[in-house]
Amino acid sequence: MSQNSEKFPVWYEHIHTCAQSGARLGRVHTPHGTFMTPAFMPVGTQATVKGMSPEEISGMGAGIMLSNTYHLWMRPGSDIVRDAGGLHKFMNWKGAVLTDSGGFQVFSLAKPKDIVEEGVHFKSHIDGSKQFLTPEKSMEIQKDLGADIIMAFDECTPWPCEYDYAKRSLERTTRWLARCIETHDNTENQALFGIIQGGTFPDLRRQNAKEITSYDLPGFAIGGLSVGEPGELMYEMLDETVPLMPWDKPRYLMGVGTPDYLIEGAIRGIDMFDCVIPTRIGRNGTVLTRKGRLIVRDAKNARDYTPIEDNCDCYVCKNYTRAYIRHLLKADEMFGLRLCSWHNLHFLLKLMEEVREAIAKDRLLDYRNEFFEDFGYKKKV
RNA sequence: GGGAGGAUUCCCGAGCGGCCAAAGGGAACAGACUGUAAAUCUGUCGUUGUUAACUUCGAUGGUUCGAAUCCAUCUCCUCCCA
Repeated sequence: MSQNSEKFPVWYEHIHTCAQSGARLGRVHTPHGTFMTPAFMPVGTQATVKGMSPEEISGMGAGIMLSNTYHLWMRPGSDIVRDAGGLHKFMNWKGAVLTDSGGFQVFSLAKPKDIVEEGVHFKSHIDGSKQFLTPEKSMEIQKDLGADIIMAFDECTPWPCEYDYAKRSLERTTRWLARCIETHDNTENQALFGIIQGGTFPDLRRQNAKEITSYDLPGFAIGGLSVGEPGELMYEMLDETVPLMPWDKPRYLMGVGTPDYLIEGAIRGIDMFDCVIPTRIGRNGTVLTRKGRLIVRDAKNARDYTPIEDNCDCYVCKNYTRAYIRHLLKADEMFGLRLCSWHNLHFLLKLMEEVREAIAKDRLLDYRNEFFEDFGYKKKV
């Protein structure tokens, strides 16, 4: 049993290291249950994974989901969630919850001059009102929301980005982390994760990884990747960063991703991932398959009476055809959006299950090769 | 029987002498989507040899340098009065 089990409300239990790849098979314990890692976390920005019920999500095997500080702060207000008894009760989700700090959203709403040492000035996307988010405020809101894992308030450095900007940004993010730690007082129930930035610069990544992980926190995340840079560059950054992260704590790669990134991330020692891809592209009529993405909405599926995937055991593939789903999408029926989201979520959760199985059998590299070659995945996944 | 209005590219619909292959919707087709301002956004949407040419705005004929736009006749539709 890890010594972190007594120190933090969320802790990592290591089970096995893949002899072939070095990937980790583990278990993360939280006040709201345990989930196996590497894990994919569905995103439920506004206290709901768009279109899906909590039962459906957990039924697919998800043990943890994301929600968002910024969105719930703006609407309905973090006090309402707090008074409801926290996010878990509010949305009737039995598993673990992780809230993002709001930094990712706020930076997209702010102008460069509105980003100051104290925090970020920005305008609400809902009513245009002027708002100000600081590390302290983010911690207060996340305390109200009551997630098991809360994230430090950081700047997700964009790509491409000048070295100097990435450096200044990361230094500020590091100072903000100290303020988050200072403010965070619900340490018995909520685990604060620090976030490593550094753009696509190896030395900055290494430097920041050391700085951030010097704080005794229950977990760490890698942010600012998968923001448009080439995949190879992201892998390179992971190779620079992950080895510097503590072995006995969960490692979370934020905002990732697509099937190929999930597998490559796991190979490089990542335990947790999240991404809006399955639900977003699902709502927009695209599904993930073993042979790449399929735009179900396209005319070629009009008379295709086969499931999205022949060998898929998800609810959607067992019961509905491409032709039917395409019809629903073309007719703007909400069930079509649900079915696509459903299949995509199942696809990624199942993928992670297979990744974990491959780690247990010391064959994750083989699995990766099979996935890419045998199943026809090329570059675009 | 008399009077009025109208027929526009797949559909609806703007245009009322040149800047019109013809606004804007819709449909259709294709693409994008990576810590969700996303059931969103982008592109194509008469034909071809596509920085251009050709055919098109109910039909035919006419006026004009030039017509979807003006005139005449015809066909069909809608409405009002008998």
